[in-house]
Amino acid sequence: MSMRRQSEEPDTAAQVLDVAERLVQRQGFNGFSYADIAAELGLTKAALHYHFAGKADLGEALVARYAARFAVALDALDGAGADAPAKLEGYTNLYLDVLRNERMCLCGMLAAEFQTLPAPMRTAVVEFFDYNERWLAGVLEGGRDEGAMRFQGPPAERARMIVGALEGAMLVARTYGEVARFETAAAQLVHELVIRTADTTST
Amino acid sequence: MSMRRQSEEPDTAAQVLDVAERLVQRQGFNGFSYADIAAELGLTKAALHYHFAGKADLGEALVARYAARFAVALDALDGAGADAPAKLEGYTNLYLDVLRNERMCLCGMLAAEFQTLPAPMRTAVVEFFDYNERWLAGVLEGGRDEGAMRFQGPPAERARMIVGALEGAMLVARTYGEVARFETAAAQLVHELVIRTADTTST
DNA sequence: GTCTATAACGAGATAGAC
DNA sequence: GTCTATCTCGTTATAGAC
Repeated sequence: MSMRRQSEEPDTAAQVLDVAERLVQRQGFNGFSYADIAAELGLTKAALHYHFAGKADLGEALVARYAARFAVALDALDGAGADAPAKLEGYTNLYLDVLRNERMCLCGMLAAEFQTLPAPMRTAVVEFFDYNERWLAGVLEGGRDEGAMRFQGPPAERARMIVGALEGAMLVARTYGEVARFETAAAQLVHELVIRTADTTST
Repeated sequence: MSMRRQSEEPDTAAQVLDVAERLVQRQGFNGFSYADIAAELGLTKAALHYHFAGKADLGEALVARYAARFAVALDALDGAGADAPAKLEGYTNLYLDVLRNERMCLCGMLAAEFQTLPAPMRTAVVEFFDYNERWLAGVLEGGRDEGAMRFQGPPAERARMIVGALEGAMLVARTYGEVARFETAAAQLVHELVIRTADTTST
């Protein structure tokens, strides 16, 4: 059921989200306009308002889709049957992929603009961080139990520190246009708590 | 020479910078307008343009003053004759003071909006990070030499990671309105490399 | 130094035709 | 779904009086 069209599906709403997402991640929610999206897609502003009544609605949809995609990626890491250190590295690679596209984490960007965001967007941003921290805390706890990781304090606090550190590393690395800045920072955060055995990891 | 007025000095330019600084740190450079500042100071927008011809000029002055103030604070930490761990703690306290005022680091905020900033502001923001990283790298190197700190890799890389981590911790903590989130993150970053002896530090 | 007045533009948004 | 046309408001900025 419903496997229409082999190709060329317009799906304007999704295209709008794609363009808007990139604009927010690069310039911020207050740094782009409906006119920017319309121009890029060859539409009018009015057409955008058909799909997303207001900028606030667009923003909500943006965070929801981003969070959902992140959740899928984290599930994939869980499902791969990898050990805790591999999951942690996979997690940092999610951030790395974003940065390689010359973007900031969507929710990291929105965190900066937090005070100017409509309430529903604020809620969604906080939930994104909550979700990430919970997932990562689980990984850290598992890693500690497996004897593959060592760190002081509760897993939840360590998870919070790491999430914040990765967001900040992206933020600063982007101003230099140097992905390597993020990579060395992430490597330090990982190596700080992963117990190195024979060390089969790639450099 | 020039010690006029015991009190009540208008010094409008400085007042404008004060208000603008707070607005940028809370709402971003793209999140406030001349009208906001004018309203708060009981002036007109035109009066602001007399002191700062355009928003770009205001932005440059903002970063310059902020960086200068930070430089003074770091000099003070150096001059106090404290050891490396104390300097590091003093450094994290600079960030903590900002966060307690419900603000983001000015340059961390501008880093998020980097792509939309005029070139002179971009340059100044990068220089702020350069300066911070150099100073902190010096502290870390000194701490290692003193035998008070232990960490892997070059001090410069460690310094970069810490600066980014503190910026990110502020960014996220602010969305929760929980200063404690920053404090526990900063404590982890410090404890990770400070060699604890008798441990005279306060909790 | 600060004001009034206004220009010039871009933003988010809506009505109604196609 | 997308368009044209329009509205209203906010934004940066300037000219010129006081």
